[in-house]
Amino acid sequence: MAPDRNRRRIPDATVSRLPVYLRILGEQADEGVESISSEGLAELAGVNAAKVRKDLSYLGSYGTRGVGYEVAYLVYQIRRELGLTHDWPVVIVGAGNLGQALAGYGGFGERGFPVAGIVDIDDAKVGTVLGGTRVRHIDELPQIVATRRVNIGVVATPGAAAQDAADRLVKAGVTSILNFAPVVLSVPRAIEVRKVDLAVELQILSYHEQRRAGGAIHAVQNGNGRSASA
Amino acid sequence: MAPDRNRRRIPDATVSRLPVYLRILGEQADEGVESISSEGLAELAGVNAAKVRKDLSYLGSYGTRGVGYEVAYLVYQIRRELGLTHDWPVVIVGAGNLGQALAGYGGFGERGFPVAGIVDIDDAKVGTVLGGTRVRHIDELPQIVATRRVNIGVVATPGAAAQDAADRLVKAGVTSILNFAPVVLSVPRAIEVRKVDLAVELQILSYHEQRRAGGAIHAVQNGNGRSASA
DNA sequence: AGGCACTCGTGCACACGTTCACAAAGCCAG
DNA sequence: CTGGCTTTGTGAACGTGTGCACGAGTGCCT
Ligand SMILES: NC(=O)c1ccc[n+]([C@@H]2O[C@H](COP(=O)([O-])OP(=O)(O)OC[C@H]3O[C@@H](n4cnc5c(N)ncnc54)[C@H](O)[C@@H]3O)[C@@H](O)[C@H]2O)c1
Ligand SMILES: NC(=O)c1ccc[n+]([C@@H]2O[C@H](COP(=O)([O-])OP(=O)(O)OC[C@H]3O[C@@H](n4cnc5c(N)ncnc54)[C@H](O)[C@@H]3O)[C@@H](O)[C@H]2O)c1
Repeated sequence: MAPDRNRRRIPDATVSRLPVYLRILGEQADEGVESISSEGLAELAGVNAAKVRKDLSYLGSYGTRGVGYEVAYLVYQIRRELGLTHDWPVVIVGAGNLGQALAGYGGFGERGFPVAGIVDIDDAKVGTVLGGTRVRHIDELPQIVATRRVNIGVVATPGAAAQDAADRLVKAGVTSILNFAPVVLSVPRAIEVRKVDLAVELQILSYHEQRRAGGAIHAVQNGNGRSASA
Repeated sequence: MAPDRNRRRIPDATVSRLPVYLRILGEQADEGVESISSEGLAELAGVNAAKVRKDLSYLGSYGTRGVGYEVAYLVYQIRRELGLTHDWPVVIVGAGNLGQALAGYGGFGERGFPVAGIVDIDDAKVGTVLGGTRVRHIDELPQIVATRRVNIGVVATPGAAAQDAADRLVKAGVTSILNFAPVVLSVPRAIEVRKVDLAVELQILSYHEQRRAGGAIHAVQNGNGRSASA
């Protein structure tokens, strides 16, 4: 669209924080806040103010010195940068415990990721309705992806079936995958995969608990020194 | 226990990969594999072999040059380092869509994180049984945490209630929190918080999709050049 | 109009993480 | 016992991310 801008590459760390800023800015906008400083935003996001400024500077110079950032405009710019100016329909593979929770979760569509379809390999699941969407057979996946122009797939099958699910998604034309199965997926280089692994998160917490117990017990629970943490 | 060793601090990046190695090693052990090289493990984990060696070197020198690592022994060492030598009961706050999926998910207890209890503020939910556990009222949280010696809490309430849930968990004595609500929790410094945010993950994928579309269309789907990605 | 208070944008130094490259160490064959 | 092959463990170079510090704009008040 614009003549020249656009070949900036935004650091991964920044990309992962932009959605957080975006949500906070949206909340602020709802509360009628029109302008916010990097310090204010940093406080709400639980990060350093300099980091906020540097992150936002990758989008361009959209702040006003001495004043701060105009909330509505910043929301617009972040949304544009994240590609949230239009919806991204997603397809969910696996209609078990997790697939049902995801399908029944409204916040999905609200945030621009409507569920274009849910598929399962189990005929017993096919035909049931979850969150307003009927479960279809996995053989219909290519058709769903094609007709609904789906780019993002969600893998919510058991680990043993996750690679198969990913293969089918890729073959159907999906280019980004969100994987909930505790498995390292093997996909073509061009496909973007992100993994959400419950067990890993819990084990990281376990590590810190164990370490806490092992160290000297100067665990003086400082009950009010609060710190925001992402 | 041992006299001196133990005041090594393991880098965060390494801690977050150890659970992945652990799962893979477990699978290998089940298949009867007794020994594995850093290269083999790296392949399965989708990372660089040097990284595997450096990660494992933080645990000590448990490999044998010219041979590799003994799978069973390595499993033992990683489990010990992660504090997985005993169970860590968890308590889930919020018995909605997500809380139900978590409770109904067996892989939780299997991996050493049995569900010690689920609580909700809604009387309509209290008393129902999920995955073998009866939902109890949130006022019983302190008692559950105390009697079951729970250190880890899971927040699965709507965003608006997440801070309240976290406050109650902290007050009850929990020291680690896994937060599924799209909210930055404010907790005492001593409390470890990890966040799993669906919307953030999807928006990161969206960013890459958008970028893909914006760039020159040399998206020559190289259909076989496969790469494992965590 | 001038000065002042405020906040952005960014150069720089430092910390952390990744990858390469190679010596040291172990195994095995002859 | 020696030589050759394999694979670890780690120093060093490089890349990425973080946070400070401060110059440079901007708005407001007098
Ligand atoms: N439920 C949770 O809270 C939870 C938490 C963390 C991780 N996970 C992970 O999420 C995944 C799903 O968990 P779940 O509890 O929903 O499991 P589930 O067994 O309840 O559901 C899995 C569904 O996938 C379907 N399926 C199996 N093979 C398939 C295939 N090849 N193609 C399409 N569909 C297929 C099954 O028919 C079933 O309906 C698992 O990998 C699990 O480890 C789940
Ligand atoms: N369902 C999903 O797939 C999904 C996906 C991503 C994120 N999330 C997030 O997970 C959280 C839960 O989602 P959900 O779909 O289960 O919501 P839900 O509305 O189905 O369930 C929330 C539950 O929390 C209970 N609750 C409310 N306030 C409480 C309080 N103060 N103390 C204790 N319990 C309280 C409610 O009674 C309800 O049972 C939300 O923050 C949501 O954004 C859910």
